[in-house]
Amino acid sequence: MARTGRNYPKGLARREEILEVALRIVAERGYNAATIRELAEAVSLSKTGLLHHFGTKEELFAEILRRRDQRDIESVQSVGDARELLSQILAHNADVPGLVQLYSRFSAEASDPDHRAHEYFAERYERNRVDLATMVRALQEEGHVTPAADADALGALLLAAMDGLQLQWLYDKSFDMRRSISALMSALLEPRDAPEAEQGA
Amino acid sequence: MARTGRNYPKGLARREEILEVALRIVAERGYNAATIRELAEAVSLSKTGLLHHFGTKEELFAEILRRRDQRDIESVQSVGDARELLSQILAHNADVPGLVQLYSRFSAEASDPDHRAHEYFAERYERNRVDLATMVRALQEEGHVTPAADADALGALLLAAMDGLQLQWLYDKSFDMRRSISALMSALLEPRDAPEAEQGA
DNA sequence: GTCTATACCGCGATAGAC
DNA sequence: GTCTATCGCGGTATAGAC
Repeated sequence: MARTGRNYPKGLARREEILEVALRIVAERGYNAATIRELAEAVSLSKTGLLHHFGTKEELFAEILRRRDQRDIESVQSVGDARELLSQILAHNADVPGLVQLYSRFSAEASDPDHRAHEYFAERYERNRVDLATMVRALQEEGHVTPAADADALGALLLAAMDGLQLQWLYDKSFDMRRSISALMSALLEPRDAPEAEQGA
Repeated sequence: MARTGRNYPKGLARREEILEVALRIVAERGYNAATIRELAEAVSLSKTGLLHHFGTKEELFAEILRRRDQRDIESVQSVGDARELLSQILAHNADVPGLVQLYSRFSAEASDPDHRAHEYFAERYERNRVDLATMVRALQEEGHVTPAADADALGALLLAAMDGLQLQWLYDKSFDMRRSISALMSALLEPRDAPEAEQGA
């Protein structure tokens, strides 16, 4: 049902418009305000008219998050320094509180095995854990992180820290997420490779 | 409205019964199934009959989480080793997936400033950050953690890691939360004080 | 104080007409 | 591809019985 019209110009344009408006509404009025009725009204459609394009509310939100991930992955390519990678993602996310709220709430809701987006997040977590563990291993091979460290466990920890810090930030926008992730990276990286370890960077 | 009858035996007994049943339903059938109608039926009350005791669904859940916090705080007193503290909390939580699910989803929902439990969580995060930072400072004074570390930033990080690891665990119950928190503690603690640092503990 | 009945609102989703 | 109509559900508010 969500597949309808993905190959027709009119339908594609509508989908883009809906995704854009949905994100704007979440950002401006919060996740709760982003109901099907509200979104439909904002793009001058009926409820069912909107559902025609995405099938369910969950698929619509999942599509928004998929695109964010895609953007993050692309931006990651341009970041050479592993130390700065997570910090830069947090910095970018701090500019789009609506997306952060959507991600945090949606990922918590979808922890229910019956949720339509459950598999999406389960796979996303698994994949990100592997990717981050790979990053830790690379740092180990380069001598920046002690070989004694458990790379897999630290990969999962980095992912957990990102999620947890963003949740705290949602409760207090003055909370400095980057400072905490920076303190963590300082602890992980060998002193000899990061002698002048500041937090604010 | 939620204050009613907190001093009368019958009302007190009902409140206890409701809290107990609510937790059981969340554990057995998930957060989504824990609706007012469902809970009321389980304790043989009408919807409004149940609401009489807690005023709103949010207050009921907040009360459950307040009690968990209280238990955690008390159990903390008996744990001397800071290294084992968070690991033990995770171990205990792994025995009550319903509570973890309730906490994760409820805390994400309440990130909305208009949510009834928003202030509760905002204060809880602030307090826990301070407490964990204090713990880090104590470790610094004892020489277990380098004085160069940012205690406040690490306090927030530890809290974030706890939340994030539990969310990942909700998606994959075979995920080892303690292994990640243990790897983090190994990185934070000076090698000379934790020479035989295993992960599985 | 404890509790029931009722009536209401907004939500997501579906069926079927156009 | 879009609409109207309708459904079931969760949460809330009020009146009033015991």
